Amino acid sequence: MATRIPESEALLTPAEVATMFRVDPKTVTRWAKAGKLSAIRTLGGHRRYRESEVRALLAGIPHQRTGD
Amino acid sequence: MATRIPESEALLTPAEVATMFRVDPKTVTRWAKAGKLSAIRTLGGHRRYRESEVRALLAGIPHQRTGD
DNA sequence: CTCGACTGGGGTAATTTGGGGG
DNA sequence: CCTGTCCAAATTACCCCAGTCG
Repeated sequence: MATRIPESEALLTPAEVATMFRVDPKTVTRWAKAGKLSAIRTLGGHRRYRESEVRALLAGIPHQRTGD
Repeated sequence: MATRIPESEALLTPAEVATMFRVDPKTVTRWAKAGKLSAIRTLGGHRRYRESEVRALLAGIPHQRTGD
């Protein structure tokens, strides 16, 4: 076939996440700074969020715990 | 943007719902706490209400029955 | 390299939250 | 039983600008 991207997760822009939560993009950035959201930084410093992460948060799932 | 937003439901702020019902945002919060309204919480604790849900209630639809 | 649109950072006003009492 | 208002604290929204994205 063609481009088969393996270990790449669908990333969303701040505007995307902001729309899904009905908040301002700046607010999403605030969540990332607060550590409430996993943010991947581009080479320019911009943030990109994982779709799975956002959807999980929207579903009402608190924080991901890997055992305790 | 280029990315397409997945399944996202239009959400309304407490002020929006309050205006639509001609009540105070505090009252809308009570409905959410009473389970009369589906509320999605932001990562900051604020509530967001589904537009479809609110519109259905405004349309005169009572509560969701689970078989009758 | 240039272009339009979006993003990041800081600061301030508005909104929302929670509980108590009318 | 249901609703509107009080208080203080927390969170969110919008303003500016320059840099980055595609």
